[in-house]
Amino acid sequence: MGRAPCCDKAKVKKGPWSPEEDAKLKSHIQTHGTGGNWIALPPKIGLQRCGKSCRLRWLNYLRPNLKHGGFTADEDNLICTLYLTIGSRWSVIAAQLPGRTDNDIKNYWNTRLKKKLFPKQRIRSDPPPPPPPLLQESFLSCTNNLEADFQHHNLWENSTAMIDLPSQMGIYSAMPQLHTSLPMANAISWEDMNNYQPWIVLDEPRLLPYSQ
DNA sequence: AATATCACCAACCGCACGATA
DNA sequence: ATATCGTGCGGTTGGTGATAT
Repeated sequence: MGRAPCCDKAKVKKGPWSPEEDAKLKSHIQTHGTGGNWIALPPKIGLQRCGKSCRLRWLNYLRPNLKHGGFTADEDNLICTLYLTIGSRWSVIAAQLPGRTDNDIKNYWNTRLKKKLFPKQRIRSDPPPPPPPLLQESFLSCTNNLEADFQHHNLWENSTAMIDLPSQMGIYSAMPQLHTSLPMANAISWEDMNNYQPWIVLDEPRLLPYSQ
């Protein structure tokens, strides 16, 4: 048996919120709170919206002290670092960035940071040198995330994908206080990373395929 | 100028989980 | 023990404006 829908989809409004709807929701929550029940909230205040939609609108746009856009370099670095450490746990990442929402961060990652972190694929004609042992060991913790992103971009299919590891590691060197909190922090120097050629080490460890 | 493509982002969807009846 | 409910989360979609052809 499937799960019952949270509301009658035929009777709720979808799409962008109007200023009037925003005002109703904001005013009610600021004076009465959510009442601990989002589903019951919309009919109570005369909104033809799903409770989940109200919750999202409040959390992402109406609640106080939210920041939109204008991500700083420090925020960029923190998001990238946390993503490489814990993966796409946006709510956890958002908790480290006051005033930012998980949705904002997720969008920002998907539209900008991912491209920055995973630059366009490259084709190499010569075999890369073997990676330093410490590097193999140190990057095991983040390789699952990287692998997932490669798969997401279908980079496995053409076997030409290599990742520009030094440019990724630059995000750490720009933020030493985060660097020290990472598991690999004591195992490898930033000079090593910056001198290192494009490689990515997988769980075995093994190397991504590259074109000959 | 018209059309196609890209980039951005607000919002929706479905699933998992914990609480509760 | 189990069904149901509300909530939170991450993935995805679709609308819109900007840019390229």
